[in-house]
Amino acid sequence: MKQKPTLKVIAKELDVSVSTVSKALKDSKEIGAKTKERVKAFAKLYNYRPNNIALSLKNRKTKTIGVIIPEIVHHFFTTVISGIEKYANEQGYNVIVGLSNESFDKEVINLDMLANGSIDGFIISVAKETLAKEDFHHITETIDQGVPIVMFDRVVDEILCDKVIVDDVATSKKAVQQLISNGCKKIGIISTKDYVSVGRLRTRGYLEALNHNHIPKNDDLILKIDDKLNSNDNLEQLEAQIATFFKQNKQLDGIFAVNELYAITAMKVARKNGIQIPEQLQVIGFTDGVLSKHAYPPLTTISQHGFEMGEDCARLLIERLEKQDEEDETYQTVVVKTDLVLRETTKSKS
Amino acid sequence: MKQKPTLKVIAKELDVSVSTVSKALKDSKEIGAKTKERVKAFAKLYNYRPNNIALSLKNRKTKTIGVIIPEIVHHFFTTVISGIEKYANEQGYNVIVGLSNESFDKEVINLDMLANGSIDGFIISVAKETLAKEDFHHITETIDQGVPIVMFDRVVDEILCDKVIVDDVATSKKAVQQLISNGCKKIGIISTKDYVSVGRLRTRGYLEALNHNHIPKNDDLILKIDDKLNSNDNLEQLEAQIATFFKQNKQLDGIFAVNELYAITAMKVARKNGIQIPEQLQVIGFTDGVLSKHAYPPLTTISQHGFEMGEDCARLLIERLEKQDEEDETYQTVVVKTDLVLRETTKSKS
DNA sequence: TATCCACACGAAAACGTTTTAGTATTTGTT
DNA sequence: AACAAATACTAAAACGTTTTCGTGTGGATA
Repeated sequence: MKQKPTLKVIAKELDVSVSTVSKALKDSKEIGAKTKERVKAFAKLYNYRPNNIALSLKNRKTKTIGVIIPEIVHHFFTTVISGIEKYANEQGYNVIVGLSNESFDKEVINLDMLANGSIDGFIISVAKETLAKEDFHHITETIDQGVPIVMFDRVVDEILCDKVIVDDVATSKKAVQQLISNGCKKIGIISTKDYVSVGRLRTRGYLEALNHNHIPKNDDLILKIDDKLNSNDNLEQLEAQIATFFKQNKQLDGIFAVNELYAITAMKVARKNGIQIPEQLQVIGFTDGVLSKHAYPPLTTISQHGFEMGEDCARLLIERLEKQDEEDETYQTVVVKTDLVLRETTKSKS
Repeated sequence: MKQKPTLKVIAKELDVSVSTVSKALKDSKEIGAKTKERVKAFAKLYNYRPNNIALSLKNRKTKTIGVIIPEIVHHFFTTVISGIEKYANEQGYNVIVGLSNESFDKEVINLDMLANGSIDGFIISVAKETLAKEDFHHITETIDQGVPIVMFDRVVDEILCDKVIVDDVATSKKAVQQLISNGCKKIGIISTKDYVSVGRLRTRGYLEALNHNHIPKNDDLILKIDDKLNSNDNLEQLEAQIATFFKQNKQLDGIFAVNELYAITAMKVARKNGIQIPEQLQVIGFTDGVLSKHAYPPLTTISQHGFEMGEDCARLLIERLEKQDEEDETYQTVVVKTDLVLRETTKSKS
């Protein structure tokens, strides 16, 4: 293991000054041709790479962005990360990820660990526990300190920053409308507790669709799953809740689930009850992931285009970073479009 | 947006020297009690956080580790990342991720972007294209420059470094033995091309199991999928290859697939052909992910314990980093245990 | 009163860069 | 030949820390 060469050692070795080396390497016209050649040759030989940390310190920017998400073993979030990575890398940025595991404390710690010069800005999807507590001081403080934040998916309205979301209400309305158009008379929704913004909004969309079709609201048909945990840590509990939901609501012929896992689990319960999909029960899930695609039968879903969301997040953040001097306090909210991906858990319109 | 306070501004504000402030904040006994109090109060008031970049430069270590994987939209890899994150965070390290997208060039670029002082060490799973090219100069050069690397899952034997793997051969043998014990007579394997180490090794385990049971090798029963791409970019092609494989091998009653996706796709093809699982065909997949768990019927798989693999990777790397002065050139290969998770695509032994 | 030591603090170097502001030396101009 | 200007380079500061080595003050001791 040889020591990594620095400007200083190159300078000493070639008996010139550090500044000469620096300038030679960037082809400054201040430096003579033969010196340039000597320096470049030497640098190439010893595979000199400018130390990024020193550059970060000097420039007061690190060219890395911090992404904080509730969990990473989750198709939607990884898709978003892919989009972030792609755009960020194209712009010469690195991505550092922190996981909150849906925990408020870990979210705070993660923010703390990075908001000390390590990163230039954050992209964040808020933990469920944080949403439930409604304590956002760590986020606002970070913004106040001059570190820009972009929120996606799970956003909080009160905080002023750039946001990337889907139109949850309209999209959900569209999905439920599809069920209605397909002949469903008794449609249930499997949602989250209301503190999760997306769950709340998707429930609203469900209700709007019913209302628009003059179907009376029935609270029994609204199941709000209580899980503050990771998606996979309480599967049996989830299944049990859905099973009792089915038991209490015979004759269900349509299910709208606010995420893929709920939809898949609903299908599992239905199968155990001998209910035919889509003949007796049609199902639509929000979020189009691997589970939906490979489910049996393949699940009709709403695609959120996570990759594009990620790209948008990164674009918003980097644009703000690069013109940080201008200090405009106008924030954007990008609404990315959704698509209804018709597969085999819904009847094809005839 | 107020400016982040530095030692210098605190010093000026309190009319003491920078070193005094620094020492006061770390409770040095060199500093008088009332000065300490003044400094600490001021620091707390303005929420002073030491600049991490400056520390990194001074200490010549960044306390962050780079993880480079082929893709992130993939259950196994994200599970490993979770394990890495957990251990790393506990040790005060951050994790920065780079995606190679199975591309050699992107792998090189990613290594380059980070091996310039940005990170202290790498954890890497090699891209398929790199494995196919057998060009590992970027990896060896990085190691030569004194940046330690830990490889996992897709490792390359020729490179000396710490590694975390599963015993692919023995595990695969065990899985195939299970199929044989369950009464399978004609067992096919769906594997990858041989340049992917894990595919090669798992195929070897398959053959060893057959051999051990005096079942003659039949090359027709060995399907080596040719995909250099991401797992989800060529699904139809994958399905087509498996379909012809089924067509060419009637009477198959057992399938061992070297990953989850191949197994799931095989089940899909079987279903289209009206083959009952597990009655007519038993299936075991390598890698226990969400797909397997939520498949219908739930898939019998081999669990690789990705989370523990991640923890082991991080532990190996950080241990090496923390005693980097000692420079021991003895590398470890940790073999993490696997489990056969019996679900419903295999007959329960009676 | 002279010496010593503890105490409380400051100066400066170092980490590896970039950049501004010089400074010699050579070249060109009249 | 004298001076201006171009050329080729160097010195030093700066980014924000930590840490080593001083240093000046005061009180205690002899």
